[in-house]
Amino acid sequence: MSAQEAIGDKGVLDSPFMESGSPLYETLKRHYLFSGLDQKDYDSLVAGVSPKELRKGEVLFHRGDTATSFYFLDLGLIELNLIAANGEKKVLEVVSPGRTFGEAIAFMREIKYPVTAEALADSALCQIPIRGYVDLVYANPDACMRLLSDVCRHLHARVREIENLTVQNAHHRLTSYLLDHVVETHDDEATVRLELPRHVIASRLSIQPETLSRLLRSMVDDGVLTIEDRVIFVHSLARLRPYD
Amino acid sequence: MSAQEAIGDKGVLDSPFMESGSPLYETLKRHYLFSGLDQKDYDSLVAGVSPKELRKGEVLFHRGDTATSFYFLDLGLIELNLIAANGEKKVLEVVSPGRTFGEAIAFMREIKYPVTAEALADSALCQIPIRGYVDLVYANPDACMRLLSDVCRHLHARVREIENLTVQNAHHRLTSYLLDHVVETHDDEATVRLELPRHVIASRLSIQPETLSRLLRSMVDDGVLTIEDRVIFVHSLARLRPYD
DNA sequence: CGGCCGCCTTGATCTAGATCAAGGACTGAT
DNA sequence: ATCAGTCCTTGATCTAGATCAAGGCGGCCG
Repeated sequence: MSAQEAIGDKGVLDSPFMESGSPLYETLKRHYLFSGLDQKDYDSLVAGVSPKELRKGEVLFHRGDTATSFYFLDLGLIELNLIAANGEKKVLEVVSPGRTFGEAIAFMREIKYPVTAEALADSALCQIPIRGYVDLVYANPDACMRLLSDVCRHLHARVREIENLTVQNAHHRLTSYLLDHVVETHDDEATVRLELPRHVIASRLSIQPETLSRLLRSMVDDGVLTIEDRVIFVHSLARLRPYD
Repeated sequence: MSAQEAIGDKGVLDSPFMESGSPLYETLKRHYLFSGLDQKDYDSLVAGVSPKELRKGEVLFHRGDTATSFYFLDLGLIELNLIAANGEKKVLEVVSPGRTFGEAIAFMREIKYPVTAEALADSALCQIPIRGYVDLVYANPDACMRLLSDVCRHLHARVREIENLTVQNAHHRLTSYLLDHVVETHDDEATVRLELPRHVIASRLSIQPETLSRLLRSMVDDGVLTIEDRVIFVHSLARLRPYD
């Protein structure tokens, strides 16, 4: 409820948004997609940026919507997912604060979002017009290069995901996920923090919540780890990956 | 055997490769990754391009190899795949003549091929140095934009693939594949041409060859299609997708 | 306080697709 | 002609993971 209040009450046009020197102005300026721009270009871009606030559960855009903006997440949590005809949902990615999303559609002929974006928590975002950004990138080789590298990184991440889905099984995907979320490690032990609800993690891994629960259970039974709510203690990193 | 001869005998340094005005010179020039370059830039790039010939089964590069070039396929067929630790192989994509591949790694910090490239048939390629191309792109906004759009298209294709793998089943993936390979259509009927060996198609669809065979069989039994070697006659497009 | 709701777990059962095993058909080499 | 090799099909069986069904356990609200 506290986050909601912090976000909800500020009307969009109450006060100058992103005035020069404000924390958000500086944060965005340092983001790698913008750090290649000079002061003048950045300021002209910022002039077109508008704030956007979402309550938990709200949808920012649907797959197939015409895209005119991409987004920078300042606060909250955004889920990017695919929803099939039959209502099945697959979480592709969960975006955390400080990251942008949707920038990749800017350069496709088909200017439609390929995914749906939904708030997992109350969130605050900056809406950045694609048009303005594209124009700047066109005139700015540095920014162009950064963007290329950004998109290529995304591409590579997707290739890895496909690999995970096809040549690895659910157990393997889960251990990879755990290893990606280690917050602390001592020798062969580690602490993992699950920052998402179980059912979101399950979808991210393309398994059912029941299966996730069972897999974790079996690992506990094997003595490989201990679970305390959202914190997992791995007792043996070596034994975590028995099927390599 | 005939293709092999056509390719095999020409030594790499026998004659000037890609001289101005040759068919290959013109073909490459018209490729969208290069059509944005002016004559001078294109010529300087071509100077660094070298020919490469592969026999069926030969590997052009392995996943993880350091990348210094990308490729244009002039003749033949190249498979891009992932191979897991246990030897499992997943075909990500099959490249046909007139297309480039490997251009996307150019802009990643990690300059390593994320896939393995293997010749499915005797093939002739142009090897294009990344370095030179990147420099040109850096100086050429048009080329940069095209490249961005190219990479974004790849990215989008991968997202669709992930969707296929997670929210669709094998039957659905097969029908999508068939629909993607229709060569002719009359009303509710269509002709599909499978230009790849069954086991490659199976891997592309992330199923086993046995399953592919059985799925096709059951469709024939249902009277939805007739198979004659590599040509499939679909008798009812409407009935092809019963599970939508 | 009791009741409802969202989230997770656990058990029982089902099933799509994999795996194992055995040919058949074609191709090319000896 | 014969043998070997590759590719495909078919049948029998197995299994990872899904689905169905039934609680458990806070948290929140009247």
